[in-house]
Amino acid sequence: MTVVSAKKRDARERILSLAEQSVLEKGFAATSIEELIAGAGITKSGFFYHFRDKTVLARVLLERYIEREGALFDDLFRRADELNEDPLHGFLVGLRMLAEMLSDLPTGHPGCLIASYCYQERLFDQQVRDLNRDAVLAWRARFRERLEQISMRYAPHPGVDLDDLADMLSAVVDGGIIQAKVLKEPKLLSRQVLLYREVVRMTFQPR
Amino acid sequence: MTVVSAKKRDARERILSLAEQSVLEKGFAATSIEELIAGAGITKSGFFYHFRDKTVLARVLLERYIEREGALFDDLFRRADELNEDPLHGFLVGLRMLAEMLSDLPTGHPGCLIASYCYQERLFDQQVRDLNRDAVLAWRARFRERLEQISMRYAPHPGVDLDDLADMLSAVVDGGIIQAKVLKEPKLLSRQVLLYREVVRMTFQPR
DNA sequence: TGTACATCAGTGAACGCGCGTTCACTGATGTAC
DNA sequence: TGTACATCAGTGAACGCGCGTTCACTGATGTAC
Repeated sequence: MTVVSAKKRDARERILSLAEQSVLEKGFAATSIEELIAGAGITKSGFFYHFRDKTVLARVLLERYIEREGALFDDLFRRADELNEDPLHGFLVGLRMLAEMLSDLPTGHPGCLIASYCYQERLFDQQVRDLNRDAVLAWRARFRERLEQISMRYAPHPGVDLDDLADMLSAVVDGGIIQAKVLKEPKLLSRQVLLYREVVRMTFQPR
Repeated sequence: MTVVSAKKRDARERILSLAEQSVLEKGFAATSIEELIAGAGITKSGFFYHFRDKTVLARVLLERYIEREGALFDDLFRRADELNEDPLHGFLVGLRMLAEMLSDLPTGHPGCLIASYCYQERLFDQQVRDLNRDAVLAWRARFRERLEQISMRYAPHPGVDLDDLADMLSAVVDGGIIQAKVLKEPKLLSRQVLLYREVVRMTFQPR
Protein backbone atom coordinates (compact mmCIF):
# COMPACT_ATOMS: atom_id res chain seq x y z
CA MET A 1 0.00 0.00 0.00
CA THR A 2 2.87 2.34 0.73
CA VAL A 3 4.83 3.76 -2.17
CA VAL A 4 7.65 1.35 -1.41
CA SER A 5 5.55 -1.79 -1.42
CA ALA A 6 3.74 -0.62 -4.55
CA LYS A 7 7.11 -0.09 -6.17
CA LYS A 8 8.23 -3.50 -5.04
CA ARG A 9 5.19 -5.14 -6.48
CA ASP A 10 5.92 -4.17 -10.06
CA ALA A 11 9.66 -4.61 -10.33
CA ARG A 12 8.90 -6.87 -13.28
CA GLU A 13 7.03 -4.10 -15.05
CA ARG A 14 9.84 -1.66 -14.36
CA ILE A 15 12.34 -4.07 -15.88
CA LEU A 16 10.18 -4.45 -18.98
CA SER A 17 9.80 -0.75 -19.55
CA LEU A 18 13.50 -0.07 -18.95
CA ALA A 19 14.37 -2.92 -21.28
CA GLU A 20 12.09 -1.70 -24.04
CA GLN A 21 13.65 1.74 -23.99
CA SER A 22 17.17 0.38 -23.94
CA VAL A 23 16.51 -2.12 -26.73
CA LEU A 24 15.15 0.66 -28.92
CA GLU A 25 18.23 2.81 -28.28
CA LYS A 26 21.05 0.25 -28.20
CA GLY A 27 19.66 -3.04 -29.45
CA PHE A 28 18.95 -6.24 -27.55
CA ALA A 29 22.50 -7.58 -27.32
CA ALA A 30 23.82 -4.35 -25.82
CA THR A 31 20.98 -4.20 -23.29
CA SER A 32 22.54 -5.82 -20.23
CA ILE A 33 20.69 -7.40 -17.35
CA GLU A 34 23.10 -5.46 -15.15
CA GLU A 35 21.80 -2.09 -16.31
CA LEU A 36 18.17 -3.19 -16.01
CA ILE A 37 18.48 -4.30 -12.39
CA ALA A 38 20.40 -1.13 -11.55
CA GLY A 39 17.49 0.90 -12.94
CA ALA A 40 14.82 -1.30 -11.38
CA GLY A 41 16.54 -1.43 -7.99
CA ILE A 42 16.72 -5.21 -7.55
CA THR A 43 19.55 -7.72 -7.64
CA LYS A 44 20.52 -10.00 -10.49
CA SER A 45 18.87 -13.00 -8.90
CA GLY A 46 15.70 -10.94 -8.70
CA PHE A 47 15.80 -10.60 -12.45
CA PHE A 48 16.12 -14.35 -12.90
CA TYR A 49 13.17 -14.89 -10.63
CA HIS A 50 10.99 -13.01 -13.14
CA PHE A 51 12.63 -14.24 -16.35
CA ARG A 52 14.16 -17.71 -16.71
CA ASP A 53 16.80 -16.32 -19.03
CA LYS A 54 17.39 -13.42 -21.40
CA THR A 55 15.49 -15.05 -24.28
CA VAL A 56 12.33 -15.00 -22.18
CA LEU A 57 12.80 -11.28 -21.67
CA ALA A 58 13.02 -10.85 -25.45
CA ARG A 59 9.78 -12.74 -25.98
CA VAL A 60 7.78 -11.08 -23.21
CA LEU A 61 8.99 -7.68 -24.38
CA LEU A 62 7.78 -8.28 -27.92
CA GLU A 63 4.43 -9.81 -26.88
CA ARG A 64 3.77 -6.82 -24.64
CA TYR A 65 4.68 -4.38 -27.40
CA ILE A 66 2.51 -6.06 -30.04
CA GLU A 67 -0.49 -6.22 -27.76
CA ARG A 68 -0.14 -2.62 -26.60
CA GLU A 69 0.32 -1.09 -30.04
CA GLY A 70 -2.40 -3.26 -31.56
CA ALA A 71 -4.89 -2.17 -28.91
CA LEU A 72 -3.88 1.46 -29.43
CA PHE A 73 -4.54 1.32 -33.18
CA ASP A 74 -7.75 -0.67 -32.89
CA ASP A 75 -9.04 1.77 -30.32
CA LEU A 76 -8.08 4.80 -32.39
CA PHE A 77 -9.72 3.59 -35.59
CA ARG A 78 -12.80 2.37 -33.73
CA ARG A 79 -13.28 5.86 -32.33
CA ALA A 80 -12.82 7.30 -35.82
CA ASP A 81 -15.42 4.90 -37.20
CA GLU A 82 -17.96 5.87 -34.57
CA LEU A 83 -17.79 9.45 -35.79
CA ASN A 84 -18.35 8.40 -39.40
CA GLU A 85 -20.54 5.95 -41.20
CA ASP A 86 -18.68 6.24 -44.48
CA PRO A 87 -15.67 3.91 -44.40
CA LEU A 88 -13.46 6.25 -46.43
CA HIS A 89 -14.17 9.20 -44.20
CA GLY A 90 -13.72 7.03 -41.14
CA PHE A 91 -10.30 5.93 -42.34
CA LEU A 92 -9.29 9.47 -43.24
CA VAL A 93 -10.37 10.70 -39.81
CA GLY A 94 -8.46 7.84 -38.17
CA LEU A 95 -5.33 8.74 -40.09
CA ARG A 96 -5.67 12.35 -39.05
CA MET A 97 -6.08 11.29 -35.43
CA LEU A 98 -3.04 9.06 -35.77
CA ALA A 99 -0.99 11.93 -37.16
CA GLU A 100 -2.09 14.15 -34.31
CA MET A 101 -1.31 11.53 -31.73
CA LEU A 102 2.16 11.08 -33.21
CA SER A 103 2.86 14.80 -33.35
CA ASP A 104 1.85 15.09 -29.69
CA LEU A 105 4.76 12.91 -28.59
CA PRO A 106 7.10 15.56 -27.21
CA THR A 107 10.38 13.73 -27.83
CA GLY A 108 9.20 11.92 -30.94
CA HIS A 109 8.27 8.28 -31.38
CA PRO A 110 10.56 6.02 -29.30
CA GLY A 111 10.80 3.42 -32.08
CA CYS A 112 9.20 0.23 -33.35
CA LEU A 113 10.27 -2.93 -31.57
CA ILE A 114 9.38 -5.03 -34.61
CA ALA A 115 11.83 -3.05 -36.74
CA SER A 116 14.48 -3.28 -34.03
CA TYR A 117 14.10 -7.07 -33.74
CA CYS A 118 14.08 -7.36 -37.53
CA TYR A 119 17.56 -5.87 -37.69
CA GLN A 120 18.81 -8.31 -35.03
CA GLU A 121 16.84 -11.36 -36.08
CA ARG A 122 19.72 -13.78 -35.66
CA LEU A 123 19.73 -13.06 -31.91
CA PHE A 124 16.26 -14.53 -31.52
CA ASP A 125 14.73 -17.99 -31.69
CA GLN A 126 12.03 -19.15 -34.07
CA GLN A 127 9.24 -18.38 -31.63
CA VAL A 128 10.17 -14.70 -31.46
CA ARG A 129 10.65 -14.47 -35.22
CA ASP A 130 7.20 -15.99 -35.73
CA LEU A 131 5.75 -13.52 -33.28
CA ASN A 132 7.25 -10.71 -35.31
CA ARG A 133 5.95 -12.19 -38.55
CA ASP A 134 2.43 -12.59 -37.20
CA ALA A 135 2.46 -9.01 -35.97
CA VAL A 136 3.30 -7.66 -39.43
CA LEU A 137 0.60 -9.84 -40.98
CA ALA A 138 -1.89 -8.53 -38.43
CA TRP A 139 -1.13 -4.95 -39.40
CA ARG A 140 -1.63 -5.80 -43.05
CA ALA A 141 -4.97 -7.49 -42.29
CA ARG A 142 -6.12 -4.57 -40.15
CA PHE A 143 -5.70 -1.98 -42.87
CA ARG A 144 -6.53 -4.30 -45.73
CA GLU A 145 -9.97 -4.91 -44.28
CA ARG A 146 -10.66 -1.19 -44.06
CA LEU A 147 -9.50 -0.57 -47.60
CA GLU A 148 -11.77 -3.34 -48.81
CA GLN A 149 -14.76 -1.74 -47.13
CA ILE A 150 -13.88 1.53 -48.81
CA SER A 151 -13.44 -0.06 -52.23
CA MET A 152 -17.00 -1.36 -52.08
CA ARG A 153 -18.21 2.24 -52.28
CA TYR A 154 -15.38 3.99 -54.10
CA ALA A 155 -13.51 2.54 -57.07
CA PRO A 156 -9.77 2.58 -56.36
CA HIS A 157 -7.38 4.12 -58.84
CA PRO A 158 -6.38 1.41 -61.35
CA GLY A 159 -2.91 0.07 -60.69
CA VAL A 160 -3.19 0.46 -56.92
CA ASP A 161 -3.31 -2.90 -55.17
CA LEU A 162 -5.11 -2.87 -51.83
CA ASP A 163 -2.69 -5.25 -50.11
CA ASP A 164 0.17 -3.02 -51.15
CA LEU A 165 -1.67 0.08 -50.01
CA ALA A 166 -2.31 -1.59 -46.65
CA ASP A 167 1.38 -2.51 -46.31
CA MET A 168 2.33 1.01 -47.32
CA LEU A 169 0.92 2.49 -44.13
CA SER A 170 3.09 0.26 -41.96
CA ALA A 171 6.04 0.90 -44.26
CA VAL A 172 5.62 4.65 -44.15
CA VAL A 173 5.30 4.58 -40.37
CA ASP A 174 8.35 2.35 -39.90
CA GLY A 175 10.37 4.35 -42.40
CA GLY A 176 9.12 7.64 -40.98
CA ILE A 177 10.14 6.62 -37.47
CA ILE A 178 13.67 5.92 -38.71
CA GLN A 179 13.99 9.22 -40.56
CA ALA A 180 12.50 11.19 -37.67
CA LYS A 181 14.90 9.54 -35.22
CA VAL A 182 17.98 10.01 -37.38
CA LEU A 183 17.19 13.63 -38.27
CA LYS A 184 15.75 14.42 -34.84
CA GLU A 185 12.72 15.88 -36.62
CA PRO A 186 9.78 14.41 -34.68
CA LYS A 187 7.24 16.07 -36.97
CA LEU A 188 8.49 14.15 -39.98
CA LEU A 189 6.61 11.03 -38.90
CA SER A 190 3.20 12.66 -38.62
CA ARG A 191 3.82 14.43 -41.93
CA GLN A 192 4.40 11.07 -43.57
CA VAL A 193 1.16 9.76 -42.11
CA LEU A 194 -0.67 12.81 -43.47
CA LEU A 195 0.92 12.25 -46.88
CA TYR A 196 -0.24 8.64 -46.78
CA ARG A 197 -3.70 10.01 -45.96
CA GLU A 198 -3.48 12.13 -49.10
CA VAL A 199 -2.49 9.02 -51.07
CA VAL A 200 -5.61 7.26 -49.82
CA ARG A 201 -7.71 10.25 -50.88
CA MET A 202 -6.16 10.28 -54.34
CA THR A 203 -6.59 6.54 -54.69
CA PHE A 204 -10.32 6.65 -54.06
CA GLN A 205 -10.97 10.01 -55.71
CA PRO A 206 -13.57 9.83 -58.51
CA ARG A 207 -11.87 10.29 -61.86
CA MET B 1 49.39 -12.53 -58.11
CA THR B 2 48.45 -15.98 -56.91
CA VAL B 3 45.03 -16.51 -55.42
CA VAL B 4 46.55 -16.60 -51.96
CA SER B 5 48.40 -13.30 -52.22
CA ALA B 6 45.38 -11.64 -53.81
CA LYS B 7 43.30 -12.94 -50.92
CA LYS B 8 45.85 -11.67 -48.45
CA ARG B 9 45.85 -8.25 -50.00
CA ASP B 10 42.20 -7.53 -49.26
CA ALA B 11 41.72 -8.99 -45.79
CA ARG B 12 40.46 -5.56 -44.82
CA GLU B 13 37.81 -5.67 -47.51
CA ARG B 14 36.78 -9.17 -46.43
CA ILE B 15 36.38 -7.99 -42.85
CA LEU B 16 34.22 -5.09 -43.98
CA SER B 17 31.90 -7.24 -46.04
CA LEU B 18 31.59 -9.89 -43.33
CA ALA B 19 30.95 -7.15 -40.77
CA GLU B 20 28.27 -5.49 -42.86
CA GLN B 21 26.36 -8.73 -43.25
CA SER B 22 26.64 -9.58 -39.57
CA VAL B 23 25.62 -6.10 -38.44
CA LEU B 24 22.51 -6.28 -40.60
CA GLU B 25 21.58 -9.68 -39.15
CA LYS B 26 22.58 -9.33 -35.49
CA GLY B 27 23.37 -5.70 -34.85
CA PHE B 28 26.70 -4.03 -34.18
CA ALA B 29 27.13 -5.00 -30.53
CA ALA B 30 26.61 -8.69 -31.27
CA THR B 31 29.03 -8.63 -34.18
CA SER B 32 32.27 -9.78 -32.57
CA ILE B 33 35.76 -9.16 -33.85
CA GLU B 34 36.34 -12.83 -33.14
CA GLU B 35 33.81 -13.98 -35.71
CA LEU B 36 35.08 -11.52 -38.30
CA ILE B 37 38.69 -12.69 -38.10
CA ALA B 38 37.56 -16.31 -38.18
CA GLY B 39 35.70 -15.58 -41.41
CA ALA B 40 38.48 -13.45 -42.88
CA GLY B 41 41.22 -15.90 -41.93
CA ILE B 42 43.48 -13.57 -39.97
CA THR B 43 44.33 -13.19 -36.28
CA LYS B 44 42.95 -10.67 -33.86
CA SER B 45 46.03 -8.50 -34.03
CA GLY B 46 45.56 -8.45 -37.79
CA PHE B 47 42.18 -6.87 -37.26
CA PHE B 48 43.67 -4.17 -35.04
CA TYR B 49 46.27 -3.43 -37.66
CA HIS B 50 43.45 -2.40 -40.03
CA PHE B 51 41.13 -0.74 -37.47
CA ARG B 52 42.40 1.11 -34.40
CA ASP B 53 39.36 -0.06 -32.45
CA LYS B 54 35.79 -1.22 -32.98
CA THR B 55 34.42 2.30 -33.29
CA VAL B 56 36.59 2.84 -36.37
CA LEU B 57 35.06 -0.28 -37.90
CA ALA B 58 31.59 1.18 -37.31
CA ARG B 59 32.51 4.43 -39.02
CA VAL B 60 34.28 2.89 -42.01
CA LEU B 61 31.41 0.47 -42.48
CA LEU B 62 28.85 3.26 -42.62
CA GLU B 63 30.94 5.52 -44.87
CA ARG B 64 31.42 2.65 -47.29
CA TYR B 65 27.71 1.83 -47.28
CA ILE B 66 26.59 5.43 -47.85
CA GLU B 67 29.01 5.93 -50.70
CA ARG B 68 28.12 2.65 -52.38
CA GLU B 69 24.34 3.04 -52.19
CA GLY B 70 24.51 6.70 -53.15
CA ALA B 71 26.53 5.88 -56.25
CA LEU B 72 24.13 3.08 -57.12
CA PHE B 73 21.09 5.36 -56.99
CA ASP B 74 22.76 8.25 -58.76
CA ASP B 75 23.88 5.90 -61.51
CA LEU B 76 20.45 4.32 -61.86
CA PHE B 77 18.55 7.59 -62.12
CA ARG B 78 21.16 9.08 -64.43
CA ARG B 79 20.63 6.17 -66.81
CA ALA B 80 16.88 6.66 -66.56
CA ASP B 81 17.24 10.36 -67.35
CA GLU B 82 19.33 9.65 -70.42
CA LEU B 83 16.46 7.65 -71.86
CA ASN B 84 13.99 10.46 -71.23
CA GLU B 85 13.99 14.19 -71.57
CA ASP B 86 10.79 14.68 -69.58
CA PRO B 87 11.65 14.74 -65.87
CA LEU B 88 8.44 12.98 -64.81
CA HIS B 89 8.95 10.15 -67.26
CA GLY B 90 12.60 9.96 -66.30
CA PHE B 91 11.70 9.57 -62.63
CA LEU B 92 9.00 7.00 -63.39
CA VAL B 93 11.44 5.00 -65.49
CA GLY B 94 14.03 5.24 -62.73
CA LEU B 95 11.54 3.96 -60.17
CA ARG B 96 10.66 1.06 -62.45
CA MET B 97 14.32 0.23 -62.87
CA LEU B 98 14.76 0.43 -59.10
CA ALA B 99 11.85 -1.95 -58.55
CA GLU B 100 13.31 -4.37 -61.08
CA MET B 101 16.74 -4.19 -59.53
CA LEU B 102 15.25 -4.91 -56.11
CA SER B 103 13.15 -7.81 -57.33
CA ASP B 104 16.24 -9.31 -58.94
CA LEU B 105 17.92 -9.78 -55.56
CA PRO B 106 17.45 -13.54 -55.12
CA THR B 107 17.42 -13.61 -51.30
CA GLY B 108 15.85 -10.20 -50.90
CA HIS B 109 17.44 -6.94 -49.82
CA PRO B 110 20.06 -7.54 -47.12
CA GLY B 111 18.98 -4.46 -45.14
CA CYS B 112 19.72 -0.78 -44.73
CA LEU B 113 22.71 0.03 -42.53
CA ILE B 114 21.30 3.47 -41.76
CA ALA B 115 18.17 1.89 -40.28
CA SER B 116 20.25 -0.64 -38.36
CA TYR B 117 22.47 2.08 -36.86
CA CYS B 118 19.40 4.19 -36.08
CA TYR B 119 18.05 1.44 -33.84
CA GLN B 120 21.40 1.21 -32.02
CA GLU B 121 22.31 4.88 -32.00
CA ARG B 122 23.55 4.92 -28.42
CA LEU B 123 26.36 2.55 -29.39
CA PHE B 124 27.89 5.14 -31.69
CA ASP B 125 29.69 8.44 -31.24
CA GLN B 126 28.59 11.81 -32.56
CA GLN B 127 30.63 11.47 -35.72
CA VAL B 128 28.78 8.33 -36.78
CA ARG B 129 25.39 9.79 -35.88
CA ASP B 130 26.18 12.87 -37.96
CA LEU B 131 27.22 10.64 -40.83
CA ASN B 132 23.84 8.92 -40.62
CA ARG B 133 22.02 12.22 -40.46
CA ASP B 134 23.83 13.62 -43.48
CA ALA B 135 23.05 10.48 -45.43
CA VAL B 136 19.31 10.81 -44.82
CA LEU B 137 19.43 14.48 -45.78
CA ALA B 138 21.27 13.56 -48.96
CA TRP B 139 18.53 11.12 -49.93
CA ARG B 140 15.92 13.79 -49.33
CA ALA B 141 17.85 16.32 -51.46
CA ARG B 142 18.35 13.78 -54.25
CA PHE B 143 14.66 13.08 -54.72
CA ARG B 144 13.49 16.54 -53.78
CA GLU B 145 15.50 18.00 -56.67
CA ARG B 146 13.89 15.64 -59.13
CA LEU B 147 10.40 16.36 -57.87
CA GLU B 148 11.07 20.08 -58.23
CA GLN B 149 12.08 19.62 -61.85
CA ILE B 150 8.87 17.70 -62.43
CA SER B 151 6.70 20.31 -60.70
CA MET B 152 7.96 22.96 -63.12
CA ARG B 153 6.12 21.13 -65.90
CA TYR B 154 3.31 19.37 -64.07
CA ALA B 155 1.30 20.90 -61.24
CA PRO B 156 1.39 18.61 -58.21
CA HIS B 157 -1.81 17.56 -56.52
CA PRO B 158 -2.71 20.20 -53.91
CA GLY B 159 -1.92 19.07 -50.40
CA VAL B 160 1.13 17.06 -51.47
CA ASP B 161 4.34 18.64 -50.19
CA LEU B 162 7.39 17.84 -52.30
CA ASP B 163 9.76 17.46 -49.34
CA ASP B 164 7.38 14.94 -47.82
CA LEU B 165 7.01 13.13 -51.13
CA ALA B 166 10.81 12.96 -51.39
CA ASP B 167 11.08 11.56 -47.86
CA MET B 168 8.31 9.09 -48.63
CA LEU B 169 10.46 7.19 -51.10
CA SER B 170 13.17 6.58 -48.50
CA ALA B 171 10.51 5.78 -45.91
CA VAL B 172 8.74 3.30 -48.17
CA VAL B 173 12.04 1.63 -49.03
CA ASP B 174 13.18 1.42 -45.40
CA GLY B 175 9.78 0.22 -44.25
CA GLY B 176 9.47 -2.16 -47.19
CA ILE B 177 12.86 -3.70 -46.39
CA ILE B 178 11.71 -4.38 -42.84
CA GLN B 179 8.41 -5.96 -43.89
CA ALA B 180 10.07 -8.01 -46.62
CA LYS B 181 12.67 -9.29 -44.17
CA VAL B 182 10.20 -10.10 -41.42
CA LEU B 183 7.70 -11.81 -43.73
CA LYS B 184 10.42 -13.34 -45.92
CA GLU B 185 8.54 -11.96 -48.92
CA PRO B 186 11.34 -10.39 -51.01
CA LYS B 187 8.87 -9.13 -53.62
CA LEU B 188 7.11 -6.91 -51.11
CA LEU B 189 9.85 -4.29 -51.35
CA SER B 190 9.69 -3.86 -55.11
CA ARG B 191 5.90 -3.78 -54.91
CA GLN B 192 6.13 -0.89 -52.48
CA VAL B 193 8.46 0.96 -54.84
CA LEU B 194 5.99 0.41 -57.67
CA LEU B 195 3.17 1.67 -55.49
CA TYR B 196 5.23 4.76 -54.69
CA ARG B 197 5.68 5.16 -58.44
CA GLU B 198 1.91 5.10 -58.79
CA VAL B 199 1.68 7.76 -56.08
CA VAL B 200 4.04 9.98 -58.07
CA ARG B 201 1.88 9.44 -61.15
CA MET B 202 -1.28 10.34 -59.27
CA THR B 203 0.39 13.39 -57.72
CA PHE B 204 1.36 14.88 -61.06
CA GLN B 205 -1.67 13.68 -63.03
CA PRO B 206 -3.62 16.50 -64.68
CA ARG B 207 -6.94 17.02 -62.93
C1' DT C 1 -7.99 -17.03 16.86
C1' DG C 2 -3.74 -19.67 16.44
C1' DT C 3 -0.65 -22.57 14.09
C1' DA C 4 1.50 -24.98 9.98
C1' DC C 5 2.61 -24.75 5.63
C1' DA C 6 3.07 -22.77 0.86
C1' DT C 7 4.00 -19.24 -2.18
C1' DC C 8 5.98 -14.84 -3.64
C1' DA C 9 9.60 -11.87 -4.50
C1' DG C 10 13.40 -11.68 -3.95
C1' DT C 11 19.20 -11.83 -1.76
C1' DG C 12 24.35 -12.90 -1.99
C1' DA C 13 28.12 -15.15 -3.62
C1' DA C 14 30.35 -17.55 -7.01
C1' DC C 15 31.10 -19.42 -11.85
C1' DG C 16 33.38 -19.54 -16.40
C1' DC C 17 33.48 -17.69 -20.82
C1' DG C 18 34.07 -14.40 -24.45
C1' DC C 19 34.91 -9.93 -25.39
C1' DG C 20 37.83 -5.79 -26.90
C1' DT C 21 42.41 -4.22 -26.37
C1' DT C 22 47.63 -4.05 -25.87
C1' DC C 23 52.36 -5.06 -26.80
C1' DA C 24 56.55 -6.85 -28.47
C1' DC C 25 57.81 -9.00 -32.39
C1' DT C 26 58.29 -10.74 -37.64
C1' DG C 27 58.64 -12.05 -42.54
C1' DA C 28 57.79 -10.29 -47.12
C1' DT C 29 57.86 -6.59 -50.22
C1' DG C 30 59.24 -1.87 -51.86
C1' DT C 31 62.54 2.07 -52.27
C1' DA C 32 67.13 4.84 -52.22
C1' DC C 33 71.61 5.06 -53.33
C1' DT D 1 73.48 -4.98 -59.35
C1' DG D 2 73.98 -5.17 -54.34
C1' DT D 3 73.07 -3.54 -49.88
C1' DA D 4 70.51 -0.85 -46.17
C1' DC D 5 66.57 0.61 -44.57
C1' DA D 6 61.46 1.43 -44.32
C1' DT D 7 56.92 0.02 -44.75
C1' DC D 8 53.14 -3.30 -44.98
C1' DA D 9 50.38 -6.79 -43.24
C1' DG D 10 50.28 -9.12 -40.21
C1' DT D 11 51.45 -13.05 -35.57
C1' DG D 12 51.14 -14.83 -30.59
C1' DA D 13 50.42 -14.35 -26.00
C1' DA D 14 48.48 -12.11 -22.35
C1' DC D 15 45.23 -8.76 -19.98
C1' DG D 16 41.12 -7.56 -17.19
C1' DC D 17 36.41 -6.71 -17.29
C1' DG D 18 31.58 -7.51 -17.78
C1' DC D 19 28.41 -10.64 -19.12
C1' DG D 20 24.63 -14.27 -18.44
C1' DT D 21 23.70 -17.97 -15.43
C1' DT D 22 23.38 -21.01 -11.17
C1' DC D 23 22.47 -22.26 -6.48
C1' DA D 24 21.43 -22.33 -1.74
C1' DC D 25 19.01 -19.51 1.04
C1' DT D 26 15.34 -15.93 3.23
C1' DG D 27 11.79 -12.76 5.01
C1' DA D 28 7.11 -11.30 4.12
C1' DT D 29 2.60 -12.40 2.82
C1' DG D 30 -1.35 -15.63 1.91
C1' DT D 31 -4.15 -19.88 2.80
C1' DA D 32 -6.12 -24.20 5.25
C1' DC D 33 -7.81 -26.12 9.12
